[in-house]
Amino acid sequence: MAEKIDWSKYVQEQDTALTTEVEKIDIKEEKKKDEPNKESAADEASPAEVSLLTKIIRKGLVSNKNDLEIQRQNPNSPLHSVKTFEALNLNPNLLKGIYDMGFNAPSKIQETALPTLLAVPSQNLIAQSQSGTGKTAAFVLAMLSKVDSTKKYPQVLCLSPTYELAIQTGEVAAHMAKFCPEIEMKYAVRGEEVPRGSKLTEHIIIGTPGKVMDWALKFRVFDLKKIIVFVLDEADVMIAQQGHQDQCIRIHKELGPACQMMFFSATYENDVMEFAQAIVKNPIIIRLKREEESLDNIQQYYVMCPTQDHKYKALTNIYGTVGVGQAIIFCHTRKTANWLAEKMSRDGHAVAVLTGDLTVEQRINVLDRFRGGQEKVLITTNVLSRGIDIEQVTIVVNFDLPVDQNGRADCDTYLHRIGRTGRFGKHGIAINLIDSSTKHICKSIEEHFNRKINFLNAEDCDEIEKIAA
DNA sequence: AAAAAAT
Repeated sequence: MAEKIDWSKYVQEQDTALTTEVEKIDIKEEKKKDEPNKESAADEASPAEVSLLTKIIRKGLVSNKNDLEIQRQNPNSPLHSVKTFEALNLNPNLLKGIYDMGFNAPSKIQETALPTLLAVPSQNLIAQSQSGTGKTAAFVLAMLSKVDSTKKYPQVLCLSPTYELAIQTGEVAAHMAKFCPEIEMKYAVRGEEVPRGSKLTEHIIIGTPGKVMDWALKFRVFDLKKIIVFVLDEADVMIAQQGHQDQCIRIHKELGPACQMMFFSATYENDVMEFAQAIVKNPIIIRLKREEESLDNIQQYYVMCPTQDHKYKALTNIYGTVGVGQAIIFCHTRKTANWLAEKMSRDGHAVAVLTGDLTVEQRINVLDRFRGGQEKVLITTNVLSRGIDIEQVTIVVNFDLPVDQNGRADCDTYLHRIGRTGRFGKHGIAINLIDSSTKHICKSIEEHFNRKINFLNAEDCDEIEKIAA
């Protein structure tokens, strides 16, 4: 993720890659072959043009007045905020769904983002807001409002980086649409199948990149050109992370020129934001300043653990203090996660483990059990670092600190991980287990966010309990 | 290193 993106080069590479792919697939549909490609090629600004445009915007239109930093590229576009959901003129059944979810008034990001998301004519948005501040509900509301349920084909596409997050977003959408039974949804994730040659009739597709690409570009069970709203959740990781980037950009490039883009994340590295601006036309941008990125309601600690045994001991002490809450423990590898889970289970601690080497059935099972409180502790990898919303999680433990391929601190992943607690203003605790070789990583995370990470003695259970209380 | 697509 920390890799520099040479996106100008990337955009060109994608062009040729896409062309060959389309030709291969469309071999029998000769007549259509040339048109769409010509269109998109002519439509696309050259990298130099985009770069220039981006620079102008960044120089000229940054406002520092509010704690949300908003860049306005199109002077005619609406940029006001709403204090109530009523002010949005929603379908009454949708409004009913929102209140049924327990929302009373829009959160800060919802106040600012919703007028833009619902604007007519449609307006692109790149938004940043801290974890647990209501981004999902914001774009789900927009997704549901923009659908024309009389048209029986997919019009809204939402991409998530993981299976779990796609399902969670779908569940939020299902709840919000509780009184709008005419709106239909389809998951495009592992384990879902569509008969070959058939066409999807659902209005909304929520999925992960691989399956969406399969369905849209290989089997053609729906038409990306007919998508009017494209949501990219965890957008920074989707456009910048090796493995997701390729698939997402490919899908993105097949969308029609009028498709509304909604990009959301809690983090955007500078060059990732630049890339996002290069692929989203005339966006309204909501961006946080560095000092606002981290949440003050999450207290951060580190524990010195000279050996793996010390780490384990510290963890069992923490385990004893979880109380009514729940804890998520992050490991760097699946192997460590599985090893740790097995060791804790053998020692009589009830723990759940979730990694990418489980089947999708197992994954949903484990998460459902944890959501239901069947286990107090969940051991996992970065698969659950982003987006997962479980209110009862009071403690996040980094058994291993998040690092990038070069072994340097992965500050964005750190922020996302600790953001699994402290949802919607609640208190949360993050505990980092470190040794002399990883202390500098902890230090650079501390400096990056300018937020104190305090020393904690893991033997002092009273201390931990006091914090947890 | 992990994730996402089946194979």
